[in-house]
Amino acid sequence: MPKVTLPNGSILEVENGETAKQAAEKIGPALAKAALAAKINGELKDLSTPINNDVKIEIITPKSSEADEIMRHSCAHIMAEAICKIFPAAKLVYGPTIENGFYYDIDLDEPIRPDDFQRIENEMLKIVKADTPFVRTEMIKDEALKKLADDKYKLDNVKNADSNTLSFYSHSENFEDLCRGPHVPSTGKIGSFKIMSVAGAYWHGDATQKMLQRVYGTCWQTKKELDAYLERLEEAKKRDHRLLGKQLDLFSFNQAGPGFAFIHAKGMVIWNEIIDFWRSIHDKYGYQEIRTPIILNEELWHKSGHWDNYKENMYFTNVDGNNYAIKPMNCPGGCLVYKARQHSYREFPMKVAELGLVHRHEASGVMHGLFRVRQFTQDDAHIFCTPQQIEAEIIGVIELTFEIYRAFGFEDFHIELSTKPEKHIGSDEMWDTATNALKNALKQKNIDYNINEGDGAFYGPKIDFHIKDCLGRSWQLGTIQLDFSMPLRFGLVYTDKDNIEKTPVMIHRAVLGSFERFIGILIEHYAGNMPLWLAPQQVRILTISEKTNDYAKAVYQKLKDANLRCSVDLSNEKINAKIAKTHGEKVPYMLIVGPKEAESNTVNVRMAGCQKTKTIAIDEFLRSTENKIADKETDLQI
RNA sequence: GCCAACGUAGCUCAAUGGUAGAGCUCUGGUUUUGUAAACCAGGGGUUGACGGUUCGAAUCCGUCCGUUGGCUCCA
Repeated sequence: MPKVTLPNGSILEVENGETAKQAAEKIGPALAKAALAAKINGELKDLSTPINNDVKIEIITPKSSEADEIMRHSCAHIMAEAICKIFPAAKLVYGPTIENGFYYDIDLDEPIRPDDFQRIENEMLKIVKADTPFVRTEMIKDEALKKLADDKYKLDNVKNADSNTLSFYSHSENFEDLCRGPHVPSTGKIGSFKIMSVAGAYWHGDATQKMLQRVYGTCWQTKKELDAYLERLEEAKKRDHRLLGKQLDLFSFNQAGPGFAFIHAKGMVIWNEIIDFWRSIHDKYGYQEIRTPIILNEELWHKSGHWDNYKENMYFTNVDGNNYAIKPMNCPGGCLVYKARQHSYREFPMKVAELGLVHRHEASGVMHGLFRVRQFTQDDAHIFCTPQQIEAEIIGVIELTFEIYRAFGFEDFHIELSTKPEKHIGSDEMWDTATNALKNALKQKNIDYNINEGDGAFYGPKIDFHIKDCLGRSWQLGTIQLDFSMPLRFGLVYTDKDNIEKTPVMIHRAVLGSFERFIGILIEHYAGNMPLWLAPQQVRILTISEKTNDYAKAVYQKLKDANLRCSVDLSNEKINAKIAKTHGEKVPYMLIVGPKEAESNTVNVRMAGCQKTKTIAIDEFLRSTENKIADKETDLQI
């Protein structure tokens, strides 16, 4: 009799061939009722899996961390059946689970529209109500190939499977799908679900292949969890920088220039504050700053390799009969500045920063607020150094990067290392050396990272810093790219100790990546409530009535003299209206002044996000804000 | 670039083939206000653009532009 070891270490004996479900029944009827699947020797299996040997078993219930994924996968099958029933011409391709849900790729010429979601959901409900069992059938690869001979997509899936035994799952007479499993025991075990959206998706993620229809859904154990998830999405949407940018008058877009942001006066305040901070940090780390032209002769871009590798993304123009390009990157200009005079090893490492405005012609469908634009300002820098200095310099950049991110309250980001792409310049040996240098630096700093094979820049491997937006989409901020090629192409040299001219190594790096994107991420990170040092308006003075206008003006002048960004609301409104309006503009401090305050030379301070007010002397308020701004404090409490 | 949806006043949204409307914002006035929106009046539109169907189009059809959600691509 097989011995079954349970998670608590106890041993259960079962008859040979008894299923995981039967084992669960022996443990307890409540457990058996809740059971969705079983983890047998660490592998997730169906409850119907027979037990023939001594095994370790853990019964998966809705409370288990693995439960959602199994249920969502089963839900994808149920949705697939519902879609096939409504659209008999639908051919199923691939239906995995994803974070918070699942999708199914479907080949169908007739478009599935949002209007169809309700009908699909209704069909799904019928399937769930029928509570029919998920039945697994196994066969060897050859058999499966024969069975699926006229199904191009499933055949492809079988060919890509690494196991020689394949399985099919059926949960009703008319539906069967190739699938590894496991699944919940029956369709009734599905919780609350909702079809979210439909979008095009290329087969195999390859733009040359047919575009399929990808239907996205979400599924949760209970209605309550589903509602909470939908509520979370709604809340996240309120943080969307595109919405807040409009509401707070920070920036806008116009049909006149798709992908080109118009930064408004209030947005510019944030922009300039970031630049001031950025400059001070770069000065501390020994950087110089330069500025190079936006339009440069096309010849330069042939030399740099951009013509061959980046032409599709570049804008071109013609000046006096000569061809010019709008720069998509700052490096060639930086190389020309380097070449403007001779250099010695004594200058190295030479760190040259540039807030460079670059233009990249992105595909129309990828534009996204400030996160993906066609014109942006990179906080670029190029470090020229000797091969021996590479690792230390990369470590230096990582330290600088973390110092800047922390100042903005970012702790949660992930790092990726990208290696040699198909389209590249430079020898394999160069690429190996460069990639190893990056790996060593990360190892020395004890930093976890993912590897993106073949995702590097055409001139060298790179480390990227990524962060997530309010809806969980990941965006790249900083990047460190090693480059042995560009200095060669531009004939950059330095004179070494031995009086021989040698080629320097060039490290490209950006910390914020793009000012536009970074400001967008800041808006979402703070939900529009900028910390005091970044807030476009730091203080607004609100009068109770006209009677205190003069006092309010005097307070305003005092704050202005202290370099606070402030305004005064003398409008003919009630104080409640003034507060509500100022609140909507997310101004950190409101100073309310009426006869009481005017008499005692004080202000009544109302802090954003706090109903309680505090009456203090003007000088005390100034001292407090001065400190908070200097320390980049996010807590407004005085 | 590809698939789908959407585009009405500065903003958020109504109007399903028959006179384009509301709230907020804005302007003028009344009120002189004590902690999240007082009252009255007024201004504001070639309904994204162009073409078509129709006696008549915001509404139906076509093309283009833009936006949104994805895919491919990328900071």
